[in-house]
Amino acid sequence: MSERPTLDDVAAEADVSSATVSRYLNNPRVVAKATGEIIRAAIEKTGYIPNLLASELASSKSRLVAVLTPHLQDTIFNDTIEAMIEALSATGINVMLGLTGNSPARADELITAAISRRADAIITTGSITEHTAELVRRSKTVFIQMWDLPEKPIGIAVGFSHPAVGRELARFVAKRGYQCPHLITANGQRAAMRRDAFLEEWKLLGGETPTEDAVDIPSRFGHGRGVFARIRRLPRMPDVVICGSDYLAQAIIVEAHAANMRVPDDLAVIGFGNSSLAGEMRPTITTVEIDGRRIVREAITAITAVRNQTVRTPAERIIDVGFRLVARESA
Amino acid sequence: MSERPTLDDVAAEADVSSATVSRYLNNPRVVAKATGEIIRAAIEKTGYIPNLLASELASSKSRLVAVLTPHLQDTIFNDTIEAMIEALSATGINVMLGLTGNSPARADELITAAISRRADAIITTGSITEHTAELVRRSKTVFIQMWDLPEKPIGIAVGFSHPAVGRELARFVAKRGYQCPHLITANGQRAAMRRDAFLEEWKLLGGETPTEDAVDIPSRFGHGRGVFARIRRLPRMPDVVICGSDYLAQAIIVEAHAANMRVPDDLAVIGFGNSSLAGEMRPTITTVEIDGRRIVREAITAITAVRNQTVRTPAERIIDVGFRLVARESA
DNA sequence: CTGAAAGCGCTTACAG
DNA sequence: CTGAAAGCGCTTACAG
Repeated sequence: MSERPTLDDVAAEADVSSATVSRYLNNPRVVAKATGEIIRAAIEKTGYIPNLLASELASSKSRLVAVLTPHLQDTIFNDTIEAMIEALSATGINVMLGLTGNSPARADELITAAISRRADAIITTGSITEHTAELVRRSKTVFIQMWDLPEKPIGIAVGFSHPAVGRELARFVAKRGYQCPHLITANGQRAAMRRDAFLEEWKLLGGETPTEDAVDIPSRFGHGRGVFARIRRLPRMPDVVICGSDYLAQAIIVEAHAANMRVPDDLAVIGFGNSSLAGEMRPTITTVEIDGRRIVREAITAITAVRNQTVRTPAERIIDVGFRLVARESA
Repeated sequence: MSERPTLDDVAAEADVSSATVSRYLNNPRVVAKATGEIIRAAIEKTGYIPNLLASELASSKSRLVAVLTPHLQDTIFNDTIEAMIEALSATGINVMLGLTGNSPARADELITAAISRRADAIITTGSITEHTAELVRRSKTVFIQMWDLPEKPIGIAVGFSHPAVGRELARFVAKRGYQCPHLITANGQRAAMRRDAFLEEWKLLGGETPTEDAVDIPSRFGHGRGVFARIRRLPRMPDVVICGSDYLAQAIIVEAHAANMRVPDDLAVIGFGNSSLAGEMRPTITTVEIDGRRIVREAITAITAVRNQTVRTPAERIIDVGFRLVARESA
């Protein structure tokens, strides 16, 4: 028995052909029960671990899915990414995780790598260049875009309308009687879409032009101090701050408290994402909830459908999972 | 040109042998410049994307590293994981990310999968069963354990001494004059090691037996309310709370403020990990810093050494990166 | 239910 | 510097 036993070693040990061992591994029921037992023993004895590279090459089936996201932490879709990886793993799929860090070039590299590894599917939360989109189409890899509803999706888009979120926030703020909103927008086109829609709707509702600030993503706690310091320097103090993430909202609340302001009485704060801390913070944070589980479910469904040959080339389609404004104490 | 062009398609297009195309791809300098140009054009024209499965099978070299961690969020080594993935990606390595969720069985599955894919290395922050350890040894995969200093490492261990942290914390608490520490320990053996060492050292220093509480990991904000409620019900209010993470420390501070207590005057709080929020919170959080970058650096060094054939089978060794107690405002 | 054999798409000594 | 050919470790029609 060699260092790394192969299928042939097992076959020799069990005194059957390697084809039969392969069948036992992939489709046990087509192998006679007695034979199966012998093979099982041989596998145990040799300590055989299948070579997935060879298996995937021969079968042109992979059990790999690539998941791409800008960052791992401080990020709005962290929960969704984690749930996605867990759900994928539960079905025996391995996950190649790529961090694109807002760089389209990096995203392209990672997508090419995923195709090179013959990934079953590529799931991304970021954008993609036209050149890479073409590669994806040609490779016939299942392609899933999360957290967005692009006009013309490359494969399947599972997300929600960012402009709709912006408009809803504007209406909520108006309904609560706030007059001086301050917008904090993270960079990235999605945040920009929410912002633009907010401004438009706010104007329609007769509001004065809000003040604004921009922060880099990932936007957790780090930005809180600087952002709050800038707010205090504003000619007119806002009565509500609309943040690009719950983390930032939390940081603003902490800063407000440190400055002896009360939330929401002196300053209201709105987050985005409804991460677990939003419901646990003091005060609890008013925010926008996205149904991450549904996003995961839809993505998994699409992938398994293709793997089970139910569908060959998935039609391009858009799934809107919507969102929900969760009103809590902070605004 | 077929749907998925192969090396042969490129070779035909360029009118050279597939061996030459392969050489151009992997070691361009051994190919004549003019030939290289022709091949480059052929690759572009055909839209060729190499099949890494075939490449890795033939060369028995992989460009895949498996990274295993219990959870993606709310976790102490999140920063290290992200830095690790980024560093790996920068050297052209793809990352298979596995979430073990504190389940040894899951860890075993993922490690087996990594070996099946002929991963260059397996990097884990969790523990591993003896059975799997044996598989790893036989597979000769580079194995790196982070965040810990096991007595007999399977491969390379890069971490720090958890008992030493516990002792240092006890001495710090004593030196600051606190008398009633309350320990909040997350489950997991490492946290237990810190706890045990704290208790032992505290006793040596003549302190009374501290009160204690336990929480599940991942331990972010969610546990704050419950933990704080239990603290208030304690027969004697502690003067310092030693938390298993900065997140939990933050949550305790928020709860203390909500209860009109001042930190650290009425209640001091100590975190663990020195994540970015520790330095940004109000008050800033006293915590224990781990040099995640050094951990990443050591791991990458070990991996590249093996890939460059500098070392064949890496010797088992332990690298202690130490830690640093960062005294800030909260204690 | 099982085996012999071709093939998956590459790499790599071996020659030249 | 380049080509012909064997081989990496599997899978899968095709027979039987």
